[in-house]
Order: sequence, then C-alpha cells, then structure tokens
Amino acid sequence: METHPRQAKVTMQDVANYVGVSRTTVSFVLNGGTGNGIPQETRDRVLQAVTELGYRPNAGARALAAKHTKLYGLITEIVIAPYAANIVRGAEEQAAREGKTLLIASTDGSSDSDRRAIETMLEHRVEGLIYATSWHRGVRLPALTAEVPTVLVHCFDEAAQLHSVIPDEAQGGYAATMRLIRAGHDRIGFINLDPAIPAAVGRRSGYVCALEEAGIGLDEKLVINEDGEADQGYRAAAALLDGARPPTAIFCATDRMAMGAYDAIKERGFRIGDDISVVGFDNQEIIANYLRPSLTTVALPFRQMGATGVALLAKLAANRDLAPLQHIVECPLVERTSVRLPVPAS
Amino acid sequence: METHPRQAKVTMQDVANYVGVSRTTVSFVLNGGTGNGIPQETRDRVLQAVTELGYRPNAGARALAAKHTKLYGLITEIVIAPYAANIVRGAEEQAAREGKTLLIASTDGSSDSDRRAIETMLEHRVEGLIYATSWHRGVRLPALTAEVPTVLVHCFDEAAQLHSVIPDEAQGGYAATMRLIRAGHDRIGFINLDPAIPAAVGRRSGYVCALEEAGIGLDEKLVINEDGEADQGYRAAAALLDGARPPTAIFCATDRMAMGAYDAIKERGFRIGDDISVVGFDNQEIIANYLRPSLTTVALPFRQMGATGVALLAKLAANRDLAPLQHIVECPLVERTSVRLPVPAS
DNA sequence: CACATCCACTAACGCGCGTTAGTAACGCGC
DNA sequence: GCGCGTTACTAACGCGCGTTAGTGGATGTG
Repeated sequence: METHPRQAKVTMQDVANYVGVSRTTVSFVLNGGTGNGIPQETRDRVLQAVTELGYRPNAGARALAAKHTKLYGLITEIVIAPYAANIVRGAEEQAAREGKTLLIASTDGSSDSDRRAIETMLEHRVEGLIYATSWHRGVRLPALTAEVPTVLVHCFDEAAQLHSVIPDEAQGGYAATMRLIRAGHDRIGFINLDPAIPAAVGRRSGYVCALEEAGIGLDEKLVINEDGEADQGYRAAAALLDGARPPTAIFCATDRMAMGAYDAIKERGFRIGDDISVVGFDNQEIIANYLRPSLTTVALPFRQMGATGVALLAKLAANRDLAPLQHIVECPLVERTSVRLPVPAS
Repeated sequence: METHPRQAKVTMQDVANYVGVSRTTVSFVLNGGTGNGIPQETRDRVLQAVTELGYRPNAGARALAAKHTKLYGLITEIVIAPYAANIVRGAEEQAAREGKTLLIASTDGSSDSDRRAIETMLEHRVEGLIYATSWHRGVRLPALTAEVPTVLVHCFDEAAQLHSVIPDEAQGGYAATMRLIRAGHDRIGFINLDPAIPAAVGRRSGYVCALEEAGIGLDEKLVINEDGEADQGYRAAAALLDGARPPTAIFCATDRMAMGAYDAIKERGFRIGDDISVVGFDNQEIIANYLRPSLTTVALPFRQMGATGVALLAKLAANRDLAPLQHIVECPLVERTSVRLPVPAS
C-alpha cells in the first residue's frame, strides 16, 4: 500500500481534460449556480471527475481571482486563560454558518505581539478581524485595524472607534444578588474585584441595584474588594463570617473566590446551600460543577459573544459606516445547588 | 479624521512605480537575500517606499507563485476541553520560530467534522497537519491525511501509520508515587481512571513500578478505578479512608478527583499535607493552584507536546519517509504543598 | 432561405507574485 | 577597436482560478 507523497496537486485543468471540456466549464459547474447553460449531464460528468481525481480547489488561487478570501481573523489571548476558549468556539460556529474560515492567532497582549498577529492576518487578506481578551477591559489596538472591519470581544476600544461585544456585568450582578434575595436572604456579603476594572464596576452596580429594588439598605461592611484568587476569597469570607453581624449569603465576583469562600464557610461548620448560600461569577465549569455542593453562578456568555462578534463582522462588511457600538450580551444565571431553595413567589 | 475603507490594496507594482524600478527589483529586495546585484541605495529606496505606501505582501498570491504556503494546520478539540489549550500555545510558538503560520480549526471529534476540518486545511494548502485531542487516546483519521505530513498530538493512530506525540503517563505515575514514597509513605492509595484508557494503563504501571522499586507490595485494595470526576474522587477517597487499613497518602489520576478527595479527607478531620498526602495528575492550574492546600501534581506537558508536534512536522517535510514513531514527552512533577516534606535523602 | 434566438460551451484576460532568462551600460585589458 | 566580465536592472512566463466576451451550431420564424 503505497502512499503518493509528492503526487502533483490536481488542478481544475486536469479535471477539464479528464472530462473533455474547457476549464471554464468546470469552473461554472463548481461555482456558478444553475444560471449558466450547462445541462445536468455535463454537470454530473464534471462532478464525477472531481471526486475521481480528488480535485480540491486551491483557496489561495481562488481568493486571488475572486478578490475575496472568505477568511476572518481571530486574535486572542485564549492561550493565557483557556477558559475563555468558548469565544473561539462561538466564533467558529458562526463563521461556519456563514461559509467563512477562521484564521486564529494568539497574542501575549503586548502591542508588539498584537501588531505581528494583525500583520499576519492582513497578509492573508482577512475580511474581518476579531480581537478577543480573556478578561473584560479596555484595549488600544495598533492603527492597522483601520484597514479591515474589526470587532472587539470581551473588551472595548479605549478610543471608542471600534465595535465591541461585552458581557452585561451589571445584569449579571443583579441576577446573582436577586437570586439570593428571592431565597430569603437580606444580609448578603459581596466579595468583589479590584473596583477599577469594568467587571467590578458592573457587578457592583447590579448588586446595589438589586438590594435597592428589594428595599435592603446597602451595608458597605458587607462589601470587600479582592483580586479574584481563591485564597483571597477565603480571607474575605472569613472576615465576613467572623464579623459582628455576619451575612447569611455571599456573592463572590469570581468562582475562584467562591472556591476559597467554601473553605472558610465549611471550616466554621456551616453548611453551604443551607445555612449559608453562595453565588459565584464566571461559571468556570471545572470549579462550579465540581465544588461540593456545586456552585450556582453567573455565566460569562463567551460562546455567544464569539458568535455575535462574527455576525457583527458580516454586518460591517455590508455597511462599513455603522457607528461604533457596544453590543451587550446577557450573563445568564446558572442554577446549581449552593443557594437554598427559593421562597415560592408570593 | 477619515478612514479609507475601500482604499485599493497597494501591490508590488505600485511600490515599483513609486520608486521608479521594475516589479522584479522590488521582489528581489523583499525576498532575495543579498545575492542579487542590487545596491544598498536602491534597496533603501524600495524599503522606504514599502513603509510609506503601507505595502503588505499578499500571502495567497505569494503562495501561488512560490508554491509553498508556510501554513501549518492544527485541528483540535480545544473547545471541548479548554485546559488542553496549551497545545495550541506550544504549537504557535514553535510555528512562529519556524516562520510558519498556524491555521486552526476545531472539531467536535466526529469523523464528519474531522473530514470537514481537514478539507478546509487542504484547500488552504497547508504543508503539515497536526491533530490534537483533549484526552490521550487512539484515533482513526480520514484517509485524507495521506496528502500531507501529519502528526497526532496527545493521541495516537490506531492504524499506526501516523507519527504521534504523547505524554509519558508511566513516568508520570512513577514520579507521583515515588514522591509519596520519598515522603515516607508506604500505604499509598491510588484512585485511577477507567482501566481501559491509555492514561490509566500508563499511570498504573508507573505506580506499580515505583512501589516495586521501593520494595512495597502492591495491595489491590488500595486501588480504585473511577471516571475522573470530583464526586467520584470523593467517594473513592472516602472508601479508602474508611477501610480496614487506610492509606496515609493518595495518588489521584486526575486533579478533579483530588479535589473530591480533599473534601473526604477534610471531613474526616485529617490535615492534607500533614496527616495525609495527596498527589494529583493533570496540573489543571485552576484546581491545583487554588485548592487549599495547593496540590502537588503531575503536569501533562501540553505546551511542549504542541511544540514538539510542529517541530516534527518540519522534519517530516524534509523527509517524508520517516517511519511512524511515538514521541514520548516527559510529565514533570509540579511540587506544591499537599505532600508532607520529603525525608532527607539518606 | 435569410435571420434571430437560444444553447452549450470556450478563449483569453488578469488577480499579485516568484523566478528565469535576458539586456543594456560600463569598465578593463590589450 | 574588440572581447569579456560586472553591475544593475527588466521582460515575460506561469502559478490556479473567476469572469467576461465571445463562437459555433441547432432550432425556430417569416
């Protein structure tokens, strides 16, 4: 059983010769719809030859002649924070739906690395560019991006020149807090992130808004800002629980902090989802699913953001003068078992 | 500040006209080394024009003329198991080193999806193909892969026709067990995976080998097979600890099971890394780092496997008749704090 | 029988580029 | 003056393909 390593690639001309028609005819049956006057019989013979010969169009040559590549570029830090990989997933699915191919490159976030990645994309003549980050923040991209429709995902343009797709942090914070309120809690601790970052701002405003709506006064003693890691969640939860008037529920702005909070709660002999409710944020499956009890949390809609980004690219290609917009995607609450059963709606 | 959306792409000819030389000359200074007789002064003028005009070579056209694309394809299930994303990282880094670009596509693992992904790759005339999986197993790829050098990463060809890069599970299991032995343990529980899968086979053989080397008899009562999830780790650890002669250390074949085991151990009032040592496998940062205490575990060398895969591709391109090989990559032990301090080497 | 219509195709151009084969100008030795 | 070797370029082909402008034959129409 011999493989044919150096077998010359079969071209459209080969197919044409094989069938006994011109290359143009082959091109017509392969691309043109039914418009051209080519009878079914010829079509069949061409198609037959294509499979027999194993003909495969050359994407580069096709792009050269047709002047469009059907390529979208995706630049991401996925590599740093794998859990955001679902952005890629969503983007790929949407691209496939639109008949496009995704060229993916990663960046370490430095503007040098960004520039190189974008450069590569442009050399391949992508028809749209998505830049995705692993955490929600403002970015400033090299000016190169002006050459092609660009959409930011999970980040936004500090210069407000580019479209972006970002999660609705406030709504997420609201959903988490409201879930706790509806379970009957009225002293709800909040372990938030560095108040300077967008996620912290949004989640806090959702928290505040939910409390207000429920007529619960905001108690700043119940709010602690940390950096998102598990041990900080542990410390903050411990401080909360050992305080004068401890909360009966804790909303953690990251699942990792919730993971730490679990330890603090368990150490004190409380039972999670019973004595004390916990809600996280991020829906990092690996944590939320396997924590005991499993963690009710708010999902960052990575997959949908990726898809929205690509869909937006298509719109931009059609109309490049669309004013830059922030497209906000909802963060759904994912119910698991760390919150006590809700009080039946009154 | 007007952007120039539809600005026609500048071509090599534009650069030539601008400088007042022929296109060939431009091509020479851009690609040719110093071989051609082009004086520095002309070179400088061309280079100058390139930046002034913002010329960017067209990768497709170049590939068409030069008959090589400098593209490698990477097909992966990254999307299903994000934590294996480091394969992509390693592959990208290596590709960059070799001046290649990575075309990435994902598959859901179905042979249909595989075929489509490979087809896309081939249409783009990749010069090599990497197929990476999220867990170590045998795969069978569509015959299409015969058309281009192919390397499997984190999986192997059931037909033994393709090169593969796989982790040294046995050495990993050995390292984990030996670490425990050197800490003074001689009753070491082992929560393994489904014994049918390669990871379980390898890790067990490493476990057995280490025990043997230390003169510790294998006690099958200390070995439990589970499916890798946290709750199963919990159950298995509980069974081990509640048994007649409980172990003083547990080697878990996944970090997730270690996560569950932690709970079982803590519930029984033992202190991890003190009363009872635990070693995991996978080095899932998000778990291993943030578990309390942090988890000593064995790393799957994703990044290195990715890089090795790409490097292998380069070799294959040079010599397509290399006999299919399994390239085994070491799984390093990552020390954290879940094992009690080692007995000083005697 | 001349002419218009359709049908089923094909010749030929050009996309942007790498590359080969050449050319024109110049200097040098005799 | 001629031959020869450099130096500094350029003309032109072809990569595989989409596409436009045809062409030649069959069929209908008056």
